[in-house]
Amino acid sequence: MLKLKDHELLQAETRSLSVMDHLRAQILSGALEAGTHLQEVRLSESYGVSRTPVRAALQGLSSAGLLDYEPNRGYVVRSFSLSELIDAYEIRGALEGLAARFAAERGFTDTQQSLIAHVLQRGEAVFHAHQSMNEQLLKEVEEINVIFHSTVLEAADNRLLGQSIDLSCQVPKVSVNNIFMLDFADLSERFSEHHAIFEAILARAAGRAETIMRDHVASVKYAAVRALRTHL
Amino acid sequence: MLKLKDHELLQAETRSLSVMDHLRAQILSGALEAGTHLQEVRLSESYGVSRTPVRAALQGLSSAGLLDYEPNRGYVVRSFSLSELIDAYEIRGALEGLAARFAAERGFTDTQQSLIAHVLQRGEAVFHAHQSMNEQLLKEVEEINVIFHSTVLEAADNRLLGQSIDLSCQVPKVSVNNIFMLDFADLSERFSEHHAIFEAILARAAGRAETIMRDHVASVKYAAVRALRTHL
DNA sequence: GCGAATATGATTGTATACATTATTTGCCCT
DNA sequence: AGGGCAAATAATGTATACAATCATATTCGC
Repeated sequence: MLKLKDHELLQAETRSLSVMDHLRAQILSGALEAGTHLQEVRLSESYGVSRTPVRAALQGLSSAGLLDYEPNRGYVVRSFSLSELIDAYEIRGALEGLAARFAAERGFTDTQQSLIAHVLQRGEAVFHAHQSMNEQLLKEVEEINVIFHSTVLEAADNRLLGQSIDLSCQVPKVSVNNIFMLDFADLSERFSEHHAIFEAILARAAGRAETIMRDHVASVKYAAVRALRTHL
Repeated sequence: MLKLKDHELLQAETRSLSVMDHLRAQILSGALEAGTHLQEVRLSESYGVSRTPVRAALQGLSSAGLLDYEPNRGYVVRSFSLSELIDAYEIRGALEGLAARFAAERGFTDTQQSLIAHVLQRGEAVFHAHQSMNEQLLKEVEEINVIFHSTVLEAADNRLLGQSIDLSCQVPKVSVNNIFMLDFADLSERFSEHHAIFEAILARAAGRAETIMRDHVASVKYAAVRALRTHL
């Protein structure tokens, strides 16, 4: 049985949000196993809050697709099959492809363009500094990766798209920052694709930007599947 | 000011779900204008329930993207610009395209195949019976349309995909059953595309199925944009 | 001994009272 | 008269008590 006592909540604007954030992290990290029945009183006791914010958190996570809900029966941590995980990458690829397309059609703002140019340059430096896999390199590249994708999404300028991508990123191991499973060669290759995407968007080549981005995510998918197949 | 008294709730499994269903319908139908601040006490009084189920409903609709939420400030009916609406079609197209791809890769079950074959045949009959736009024809085709798309989605067999498509369908006027804006020629043409999609899936031609489906939704988009441009 | 109906416990759904935060109003001061 | 502070008002956030539903165990009938 899982120990849930003495959780410390990073204080968000409300207790509901704090609990939600913590529970989400627990689920995505795998600390809460799939199939676990989350009981309101239990959680409220361990978090030291009443059932009300707990219920709110559970509802939110259920809407986000991380929990299954049945009326009068409560919430259960959802399980994701390997095929669902692979599909999630496919979906994220299609959506991020669309984001690249929109970005190309609409163009970057000056700040967005210089931000991406900056992180790509920073990436070059990092890859030259470290010639093999490395704790610090991974962390650096992870940050660069997040900034790149989120800036493209920002340039796409569409909330629904961001929301949809969020959904697919909340599938365990599909998130943008889950690149730990790539080896050095993969990482370097995936990074170089960012350059191609950036240039396609700058050239306002919408179709090309979409295709490259979609393939880019697909490449990460292949690496992830390889890693999961051997790791499990 | 909007009159909200004496709502009748179709009873769902819980009051929360009833309120959510009703509010969703009100928003999608446009009865609740964008920008409207939804106050909990007000709603609870008009629905004759306490604030608790109202809050639950508001949270759910917020997660679904229909309401904007800010802590300690409440919920506001979200507004959709024309460009967001157009993008939503694009997103739905990409996702439904993916659904067609998955369906082609995985194949129909016998019941799914015969169900679609049946509704397509039924559609043929309907189009032969009515040679022009018509109340009954519209209703019939609408039902056929919903069955077709939901069955393809079912064959795609992926919850995340369904969830994502749901998201884009909850943008006002983007839903699968919003085909009222098409004229007879459009309707007939769009319907014939269903045949092509069906055959591509049966032939297990994943790429072709995806392309046709995406174009199919794009065609609806063009018609919708035309209608909205002239209608507004 | 087996099955169905029922009683009991546990869990979720709802109502309501209270706490906290935001907004508004009006007063005071400059 | 205008700006800013402060009290009052109204909204949301939270806690808790109660009601309804579900799961389990027990008993009664056959």
